Amino acid sequence: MYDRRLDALIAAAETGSFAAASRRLHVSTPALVKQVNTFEREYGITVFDRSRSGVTPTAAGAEFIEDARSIVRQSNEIIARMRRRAHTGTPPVRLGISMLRPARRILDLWQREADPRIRVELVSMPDDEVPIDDIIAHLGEDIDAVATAFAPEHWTEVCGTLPISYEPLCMAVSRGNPLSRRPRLRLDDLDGRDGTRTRIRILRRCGGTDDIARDLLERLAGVELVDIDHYDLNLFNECAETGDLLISKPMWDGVHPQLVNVPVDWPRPVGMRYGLLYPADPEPQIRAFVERIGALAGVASEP
Amino acid sequence: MYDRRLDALIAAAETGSFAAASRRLHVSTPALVKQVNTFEREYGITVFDRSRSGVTPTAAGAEFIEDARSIVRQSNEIIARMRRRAHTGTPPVRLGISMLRPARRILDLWQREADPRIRVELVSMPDDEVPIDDIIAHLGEDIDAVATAFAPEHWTEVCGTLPISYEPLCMAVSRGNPLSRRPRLRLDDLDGRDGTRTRIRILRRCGGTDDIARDLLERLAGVELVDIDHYDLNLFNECAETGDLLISKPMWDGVHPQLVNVPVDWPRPVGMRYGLLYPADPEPQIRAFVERIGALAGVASEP
DNA sequence: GCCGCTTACGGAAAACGTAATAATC
DNA sequence: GATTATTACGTTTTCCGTAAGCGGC
Repeated sequence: MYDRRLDALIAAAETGSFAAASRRLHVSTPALVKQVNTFEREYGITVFDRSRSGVTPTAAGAEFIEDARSIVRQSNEIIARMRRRAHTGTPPVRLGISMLRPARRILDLWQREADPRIRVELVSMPDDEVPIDDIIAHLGEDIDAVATAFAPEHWTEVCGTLPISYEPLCMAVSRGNPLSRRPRLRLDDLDGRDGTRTRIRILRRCGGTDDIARDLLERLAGVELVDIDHYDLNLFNECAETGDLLISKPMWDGVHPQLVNVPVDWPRPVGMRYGLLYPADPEPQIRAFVERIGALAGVASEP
Repeated sequence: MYDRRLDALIAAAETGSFAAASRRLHVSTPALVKQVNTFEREYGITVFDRSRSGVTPTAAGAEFIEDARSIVRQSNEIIARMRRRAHTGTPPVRLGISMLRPARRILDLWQREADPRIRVELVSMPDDEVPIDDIIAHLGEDIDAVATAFAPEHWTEVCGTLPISYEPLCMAVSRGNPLSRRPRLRLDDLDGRDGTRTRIRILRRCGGTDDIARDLLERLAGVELVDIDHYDLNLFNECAETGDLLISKPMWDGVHPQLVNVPVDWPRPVGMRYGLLYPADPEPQIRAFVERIGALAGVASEP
């Protein structure tokens, strides 16, 4: 909105030093000096008297700095007004995020080419108390969209779905476990040796995709399956501490520093879709948001 | 002072077309479009609605354009004020210029690195009526400095001199004359053949440098010297029309489109100095101007 | 067919950072 | 010795123009 060199001039006037001003603005000193010099030469004015021990504004320069401050202030106000004007009447898209469902991939896509007409607001989701199903069932009330792994056929009646990638089930392994250094895991690798059974935590049977993995793992004598009700942060903490393995997904890479996700060579594809869940009857701005994300991800959105 | 992209935004709003705006601002259409796009994305706002047949400002965009106009107006006023403040109290340096004494070399040096504290004002000098000597004798009254060829020893008592280059006498030849295509001329080349004598116009003997050239040329039987009192535009016109040669100097390159200056291999150096003449007791700003020009030309100024 | 907006790509210009110099406290 | 302004130089980034594609009048 305004010439960036004004920042350099103002900082130099306030600090009385090109070096100090350059540090404040996080640029090198010669770069800032050049900004000031080119500015002065471009407009044929002298703002600063230089000396070996700093710089001081000229009499006229001091008044100029005041004017420059005014320009900067007004410019900021103008763009703030502009933003406000554009946003009045159009409510934001409230995107739910949490440690277990950080919408990182979605936000990466969004900030690559955001549509300025749509404002995205991040709202916190609990990872523990409220089951994710409840949140999804009430999309459009407090939260408009969530990014998660899901089975599309499960939600077609409840909400809209925008799958943007495939999310194969993998295994979260503690860094102390030699398995964590394998590039991939086969089922044989999971079978316990020497009488010790490998403990694997897995969602208890409830008709979802995880049941396929459970069927495959139950055939292994050296595997002890430990049922879990739902995923939460405490589950990751426990697995990190006990060394138990955990059925995981790529979207949870890096959730716990002690656990690494290792791909598993399942005999047949075992995985879910990853993408956005949004209200079955979305508001216009939500629909626009979903469509833009779909376009950026290179997929078509489904009603 | 302000972001140059504002000009693009305003022009686009006024013309209703990126293409028309680009023509007004003398840039290519894609360049202007990119300016608008990067601006909008940088601040996350939408100023224009695009269509295949032009662009129209958004409701909020139209108000933004008004604000932008205000910023541009204020910025211009601020730098104008700054200039006025800096100049009050310091009178300008009045540099005399005319067709025969265009201070081109001086102005090139000056605009390469002008001192913003010194304001240079160009004032017109007559080439015909008033002899240059009168102007030089009155330096500091209406005109503070002139750029011309001169013999330093002639003026040491009258005014200050700043020689910045050597100006060898050369020959102005009409383009129709085969001599005009020679890279250099020897005295033999000037000697007339077949009974026709080469007419050469030269300053009448008055104790100056030109007398040396006159001495050399008078020995040539095939040369007819035609005396002139002083140099003026009409003299160049006459030589162009009659085909007479004219003792000239490099500083007059391009004064008359029909005449070209060709260097002459004089048996011994025949030339003058080129530079600035200024008052013997110059005002501070004049002294500063002369010193700056001397520094830019790489010579030391002489009192 | 012409004129508008948009995208892609190559080259020119500007900006920056590092390093080195000189002067000051 | 530490800090300052300034210069020089190589590198990176930005900017612009040309060319081409695409859609509307």
